[in-house]
Amino acid sequence: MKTIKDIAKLSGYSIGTVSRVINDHPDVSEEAREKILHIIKKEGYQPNTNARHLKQARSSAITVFVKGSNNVFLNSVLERIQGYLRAHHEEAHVVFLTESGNEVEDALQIFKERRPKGIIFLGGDLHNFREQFKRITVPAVLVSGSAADMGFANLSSFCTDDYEGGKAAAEVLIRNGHRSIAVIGGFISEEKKQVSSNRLQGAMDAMHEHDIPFDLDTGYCQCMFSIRDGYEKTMELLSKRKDITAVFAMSDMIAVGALRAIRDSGYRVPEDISLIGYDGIEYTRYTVPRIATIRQDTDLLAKKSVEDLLFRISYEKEAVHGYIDFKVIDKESICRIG
Amino acid sequence: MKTIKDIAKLSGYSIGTVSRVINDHPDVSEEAREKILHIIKKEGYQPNTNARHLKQARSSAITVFVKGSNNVFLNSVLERIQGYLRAHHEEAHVVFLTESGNEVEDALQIFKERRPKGIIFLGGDLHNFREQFKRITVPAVLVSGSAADMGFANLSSFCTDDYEGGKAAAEVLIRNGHRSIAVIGGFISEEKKQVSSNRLQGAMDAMHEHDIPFDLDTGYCQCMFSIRDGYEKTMELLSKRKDITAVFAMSDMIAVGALRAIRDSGYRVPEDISLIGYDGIEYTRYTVPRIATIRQDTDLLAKKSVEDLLFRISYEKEAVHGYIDFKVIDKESICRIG
DNA sequence: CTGAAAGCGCTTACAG
DNA sequence: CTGAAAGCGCTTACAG
Repeated sequence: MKTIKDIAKLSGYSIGTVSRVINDHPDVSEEAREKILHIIKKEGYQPNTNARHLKQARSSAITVFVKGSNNVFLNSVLERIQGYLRAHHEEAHVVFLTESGNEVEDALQIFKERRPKGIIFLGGDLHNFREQFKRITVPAVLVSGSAADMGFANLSSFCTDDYEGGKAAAEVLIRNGHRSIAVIGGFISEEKKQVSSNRLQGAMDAMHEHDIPFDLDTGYCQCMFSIRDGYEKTMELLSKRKDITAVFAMSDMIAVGALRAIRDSGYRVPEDISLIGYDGIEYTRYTVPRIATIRQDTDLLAKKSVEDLLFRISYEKEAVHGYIDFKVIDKESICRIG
Repeated sequence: MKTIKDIAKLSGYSIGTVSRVINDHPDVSEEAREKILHIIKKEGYQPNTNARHLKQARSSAITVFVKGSNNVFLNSVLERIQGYLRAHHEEAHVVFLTESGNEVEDALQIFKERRPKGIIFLGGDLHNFREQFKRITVPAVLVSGSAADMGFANLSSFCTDDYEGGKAAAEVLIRNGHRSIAVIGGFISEEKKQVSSNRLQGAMDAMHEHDIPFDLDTGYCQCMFSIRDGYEKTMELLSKRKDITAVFAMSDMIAVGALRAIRDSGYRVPEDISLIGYDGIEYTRYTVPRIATIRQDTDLLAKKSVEDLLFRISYEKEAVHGYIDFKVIDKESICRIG
């Protein structure tokens, strides 16, 4: 492998000048720049990243933590984030965690070890952030979940307004005459403002406003954000509650499992039971029937997150918290009753 | 941030000894080891990875290239690879490429820049390997695709026997009386032995053995490995060929799109048209109807790949090429006719 | 078993 | 505009 020394020798300049050319410093003569650039290209020289980062005492990479490697929604945000980072010539380092892993603890480890210049969290448990995030000192962004209440100066967040999203989902069902609605979603902890808590609260408020009875114990089903668990929890639910006419699943993955479970329980979608999901992943457009959903704008989530992060890496600036609009996609999986 | 110097000072030993403790070298007294370990823990010291790698002139990371970030099959292999690497305390660096990107070119770039000690390719075009792989000098593994014929001493490969898999898929359809079969899959290039070419050849040979006519021009449909393209190409196909009674899709993603397309073309699955996919992704177990498929053993693919790679990183050894058994999953999407 | 020292490949004040 | 030199935080022969 060629090193900066070889390039210096070949070009007749010192390694200092070569370094300046590599890093686009202004104080280099046009002549030197051209000559050195030419040799770099000819020799296929690539600066050693480890050495660069060692000197700079930090890596130039941005680490992205993805909570749940099977989460299709987060994966599609990830794909776009990678695209935007690449467009800005930034290097991305992706780490996948299980849905139950502690992303902040892992981030801390990586932070100390690899010194990324910025961190993006795709999904995250606010509780973990409250406990440990303070030890992370580089700019970071939480996607899908609001960190507004935590007040970390270096943690921005972008997400859909989950309360309104949950409310909108329930309203679609209510508008179609449903009064016996079950909700399937994530873990509801004491920690308020979690994604699932917000969506549930929105749905409950919508039902309340329309005088629709809803009992948490029998009407809410806790579930992992996976197809399989969506299937199993829906099977259980339907075996107990024979009166259900509509299901709101807090993720499309859950909804896909629920769709099959409803059928395996002997019901038709939507004739017997209507179904609405959340996220707007591609699958929902190809199931039979297509699944109604609350579509999150993955592209905008990705774009805003990357832009904010890079901006804050370059300029000291306060973290911001933004809501990205969602869209109600009313599909074949919903049937008017009553 | 604490450095090795701080730990040396605090412990009363030299940085050399501290380094030996960190790297588990044998020549350290038990006393020194304990004392140093204790201080490292107490101070929360983390060695600087950049500095370590700089000295070692290579990174300790293993880079994984995933061709097609939306490819659910490759993602599930990736998930398991990450698990195995983690179990071996190896750091993984994941890079996603578009389906049409050149993974070897990107690998070359990363190889020169970050010096991974090993590379895993999830998916890959043999043509790219033939052209450029020779410049990569660390152990590597190609998953899903056989590199046996290329004879690179540092490139192992593990995959399903795609020829036999394709043949098995066609035979399921043939056994059920189908004689008018369409095949939908990837790009068929002059480069033989590609994944799609192999599956197609297997299917064609099966048909040939049973005297079933098959015309490449009208019977084979070229398609990206995505739901959307599976949908669109199947719509086109069915608008032209009214006689089709069975479809073999070379990936479950394609099959999922095809399932919806068949229905949107006015046919039922499986009463009018039978369908079989390839890969065995989770989703095929939850569609309506469930989709028959050739299930690849993602766990074993991941396990063998990681073990072989780590073995060859530690001991100079020739690359190996292995086939992993597949399993025919005969599901509701197939109907007996004739 | 331990320490002192060289050196990995870069960047960046500091001089000129 | 350019060069010589210090130093980033480690690892690893080399001596002892």
